[in-house]
Amino acid sequence: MTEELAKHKLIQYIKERVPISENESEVITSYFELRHLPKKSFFIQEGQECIYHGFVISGTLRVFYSDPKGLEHVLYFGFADWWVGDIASFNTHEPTHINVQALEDSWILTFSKDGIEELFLKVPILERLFRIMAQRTLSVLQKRFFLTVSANAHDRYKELIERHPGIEQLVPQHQIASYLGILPESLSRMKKQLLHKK
Amino acid sequence: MTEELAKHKLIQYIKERVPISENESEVITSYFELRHLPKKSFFIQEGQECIYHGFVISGTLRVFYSDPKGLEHVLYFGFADWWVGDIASFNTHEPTHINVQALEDSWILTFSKDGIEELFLKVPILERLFRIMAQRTLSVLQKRFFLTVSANAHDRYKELIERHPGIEQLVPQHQIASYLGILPESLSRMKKQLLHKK
DNA sequence: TGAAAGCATTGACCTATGTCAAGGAATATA
DNA sequence: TATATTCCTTGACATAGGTCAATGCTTTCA
Repeated sequence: MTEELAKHKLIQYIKERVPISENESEVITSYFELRHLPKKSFFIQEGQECIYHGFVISGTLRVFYSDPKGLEHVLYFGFADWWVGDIASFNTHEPTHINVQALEDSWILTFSKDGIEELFLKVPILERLFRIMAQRTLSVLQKRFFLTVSANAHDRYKELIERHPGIEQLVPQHQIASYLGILPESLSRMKKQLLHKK
Repeated sequence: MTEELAKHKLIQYIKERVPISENESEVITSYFELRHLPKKSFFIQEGQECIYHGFVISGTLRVFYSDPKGLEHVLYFGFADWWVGDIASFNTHEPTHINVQALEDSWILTFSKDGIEELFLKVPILERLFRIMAQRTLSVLQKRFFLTVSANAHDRYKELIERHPGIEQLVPQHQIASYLGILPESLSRMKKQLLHKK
């Protein structure tokens, strides 16, 4: 992975969403830094102040929360073209409660809190991009929330598989259980039941 | 409630968040309309395309989702200074899945999809306001999600009461149960247990 | 290549919360 | 003020998913 290729991917992503000039592209990329995340390494860890945000170029990350009992709850998996970070901590400067970890060797482009504020002044249309992104993310999370409170684990599993075919090849099963909000034992039993029903 | 007072409240709200000129205030308020919602009436109903958004001036609303079994799940209660609407449907033009209903006589200021897009061009700093609002909402929903998946109904109830003292005087108990993701029977039993433990 | 660590599966049992049904209290409406 | 709704409580029972423990299968890495 080269810096140049990564930045090209970022600009592609942005150009599909808001119009920017060649000059603005230059300015934008100057605020991003390429970072390699070896498998199992953390981009963000709970307890830290989260002053960086990342745009996934390649690889797979998991974004999760460790509850007081020590159980981990996956909020989402980050693949190419996704953003990872904690907006809450990013804005309030308080320590974050989430973790972002690479499930395999990954590459991300990062920007800092101070950087993006400066960049918003230089390229104001990014304010629009980030509004739209936040609103999209909000819609997605709202849907996830409603599914979590209204459907059982069985149906949530089917929904995930349909929405994301092939995810079982990318992510270990206990991480999928964590995403679904159940224990690995329960997922294992569920899959057995599904086989018998067919 | 007068139109003038309502619009004054809106401008106050905005001025606490981003700088705007007197002239911009005028422009902004011209895009909003005051609307009275009698108790039990709906501002938004599932199945409709959701082209309006509302800013609550007074009263109490509930924002909820009806699942396929017919159970209702409250996403949040809207009090003064809150926004109500469905960003997903607002953006995609698809029919919304949520409902917004007045729990008591309420007043809201509404704006339309087309209106806000025009307004963003005239007062670009609103783009920033809406980005910040969307990001805040996202943080709040993320926290609610993690609480829902990691704490039992008992602890979720205590968290709600602490975060929102007096809510039990404002909202009927079965609505609170719906917010917590349990049935009214379960909440009733829980409260009995809490009394015995003291 | 072989030990260690991590992962998936299975079993027996447990618990929080749902389900269904009934009666009583509170609130709204005529 | 009477009556109809809606809301709250309680009971008996059901069930999805959690808990704990054991076993074998992979993957990792020295």
